[in-house]
Amino acid sequence: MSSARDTSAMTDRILRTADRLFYEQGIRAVGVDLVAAEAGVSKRTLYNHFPSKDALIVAYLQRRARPARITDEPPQTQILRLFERLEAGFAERGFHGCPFVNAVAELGEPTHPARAVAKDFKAERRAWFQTLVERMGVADPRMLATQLALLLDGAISAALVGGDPKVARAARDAASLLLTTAKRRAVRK
Amino acid sequence: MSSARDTSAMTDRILRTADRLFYEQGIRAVGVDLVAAEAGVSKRTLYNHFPSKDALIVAYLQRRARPARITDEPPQTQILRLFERLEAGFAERGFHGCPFVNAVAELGEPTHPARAVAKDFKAERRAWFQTLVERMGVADPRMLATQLALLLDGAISAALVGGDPKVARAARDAASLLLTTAKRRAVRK
DNA sequence: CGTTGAGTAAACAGGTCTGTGTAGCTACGA
DNA sequence: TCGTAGCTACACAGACCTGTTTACTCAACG
Repeated sequence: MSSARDTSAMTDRILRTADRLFYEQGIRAVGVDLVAAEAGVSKRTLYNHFPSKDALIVAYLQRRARPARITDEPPQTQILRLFERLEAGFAERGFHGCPFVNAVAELGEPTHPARAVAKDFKAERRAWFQTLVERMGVADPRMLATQLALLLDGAISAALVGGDPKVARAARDAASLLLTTAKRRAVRK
Repeated sequence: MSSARDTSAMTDRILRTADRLFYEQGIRAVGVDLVAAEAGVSKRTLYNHFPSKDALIVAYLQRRARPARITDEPPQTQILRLFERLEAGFAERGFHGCPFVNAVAELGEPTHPARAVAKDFKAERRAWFQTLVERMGVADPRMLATQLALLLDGAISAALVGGDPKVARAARDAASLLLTTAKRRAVRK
């Protein structure tokens, strides 16, 4: 059972609060005091669970970096479904762009450990695309995976700045075109 | 002649300094004191030229928002050249992503005037794409322009986080494919 | 039943931030 | 030549930041 004193539950509560505040208001805009107060936790407790704000930032990004799953469905289905789900996400109240891009933008120092977390996540997602398009037998899966990742990141940026969730459809259609073209070439080869 | 007392020259010096610091280190990471010191100007003078840091931020973004030009060259040439020039820009030492996306990410408040500047710039660049693809007589110029803008924004984000300027080539190739496909359909119609 | 681990509240240290106030210097125009 | 606009230097107010310290409370466990 997880009692009120459960350490991991406390950590999770702090982390979920930090996630919401960091993501919606920006990492630098949110102080440690606010995170502790919103989590209903004393500042001392927060510092007992995370040695510094930087460590909290890294944990926040790591928590966001859950890898996507690969199923037995057709690759095109899985990829296009990702794009189709974007629009609803963009329309959510708390949507504020890509947390990894935002973190890199906010943290000027190139040595900040958060940058590595962001880079790894983007690489992992690109690998997810690549694994799927490899199953399609396309000519250049690395290139196609990169291009699909570009469309995804571009849609997120455009939705953040432009505020119109419908850009997701343009991204989906472009992805569909890229996939169809690559597939046709693969079949004909 | 522009003397040392020339007001507009002073404004420009402050603004160029703010541009470099805000862009490379982040808006929130750079204080007004630093901008004044690096510009070789007293803080009092800075505040005589810009009423607040927010005003300086807005001026910084407005200065970045120079509209792209349209020439008589073939639309495809102009568009692809934009993508081809990306790689060199990504490889520059000071490259730090899209200043407009970064600003929106850093400034949590949705009412900040910088957001409007960013939104206008993105809309203007999308319009640049649209004007060009309309000349090609494609079926859906609005959609195609949005998709090209997505590829551009995606490439910038990917280059920022991933640190590899070569993503520009993937973006260029995807743009080329979108353009070619749309053109073929336009010709056949 | 007492020790202990983990929490709370609140003050504090030392730094940085935006923005203002004060006092004096300097170059230019009438 | 004198006034003044615009600059400099510097101190300051007041807020906020990260991180620590102090003193206290409370529940679990041997």
